[in-house]
Amino acid sequence: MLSKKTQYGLKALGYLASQYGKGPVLISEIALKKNIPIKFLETILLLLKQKNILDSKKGKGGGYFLADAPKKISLAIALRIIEGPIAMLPCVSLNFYKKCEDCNEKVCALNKVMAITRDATLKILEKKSLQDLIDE
Amino acid sequence: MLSKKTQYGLKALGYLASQYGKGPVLISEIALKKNIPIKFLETILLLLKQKNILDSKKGKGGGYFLADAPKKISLAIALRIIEGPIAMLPCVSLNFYKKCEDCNEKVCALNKVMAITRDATLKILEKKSLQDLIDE
DNA sequence: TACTACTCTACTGAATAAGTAGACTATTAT
DNA sequence: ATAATAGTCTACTTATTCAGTAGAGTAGTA
Repeated sequence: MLSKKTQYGLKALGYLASQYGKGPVLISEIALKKNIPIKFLETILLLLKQKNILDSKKGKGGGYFLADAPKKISLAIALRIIEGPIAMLPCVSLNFYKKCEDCNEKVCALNKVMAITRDATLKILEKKSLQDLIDE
Repeated sequence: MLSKKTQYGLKALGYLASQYGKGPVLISEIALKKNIPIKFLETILLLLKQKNILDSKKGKGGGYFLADAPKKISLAIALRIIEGPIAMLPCVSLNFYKKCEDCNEKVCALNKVMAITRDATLKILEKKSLQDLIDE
């Protein structure tokens, strides 16, 4: 299950996608519209900025905005930043790979099944973008 | 990511699948072959028994064994018992559904994307069985 | 009846999740 | 210049889950 942090992050990105091109959006506006605790949201947006998904402007008339067009940012990218690995096991993660102790991946059946699952998930999350997070 | 508990559980089920039809298997044997802390493994096997995936025999010559043929037990079933929900969000879980607060699912774009992801994952996990957890 | 092996309750330490508080810094409008 | 605004950053806190352990109890078998 995704953490609350990730849910909030994706909701916020969806809102920013819907406002793309309209200039900076206040944290407080995002928090209000998406029912997210504002201080918690701050830390999430800051993280996304540090990872170059978002950009911001300080001072009056400031706020956060997408660093690129919604279509250009995949959900896989966003998820990896906020939540971490997409795969179900470290030994099948592409971006957060970690070898299993005492387990030969060449022979491990669990590894094979989880790699297949990862591929199916990734196929979707890499195709879908922030554009797809805009509520109808 | 799956918890260690789930990893251990699936490994153990894979081993029991490989020994299916050969009578009860000692917890200590599973623990040894799969490098699982024995006391931790006990609790996992007990859970699986309570959920009717496993059966056991006490006393000398006792141990754990699959309650049904490996082919008959899907990974989706096993995962739901040990790990919990397969979906990424409660509001798209089929077996652990929980409504989002302040969020209309009819309109929520995140909900739609996650439902698609869930379907892709489930398509695999429901087709794969404990048979597929037997190491080559 | 002794031995074996599963059953169950209770506990522990460490890590992560979820969120809060408050000081600080940069920008803009007046 | 200087308020007022709005993001930045550090440092907590509290609760829950994770991962694992200890030990007594119960049931079945030779």
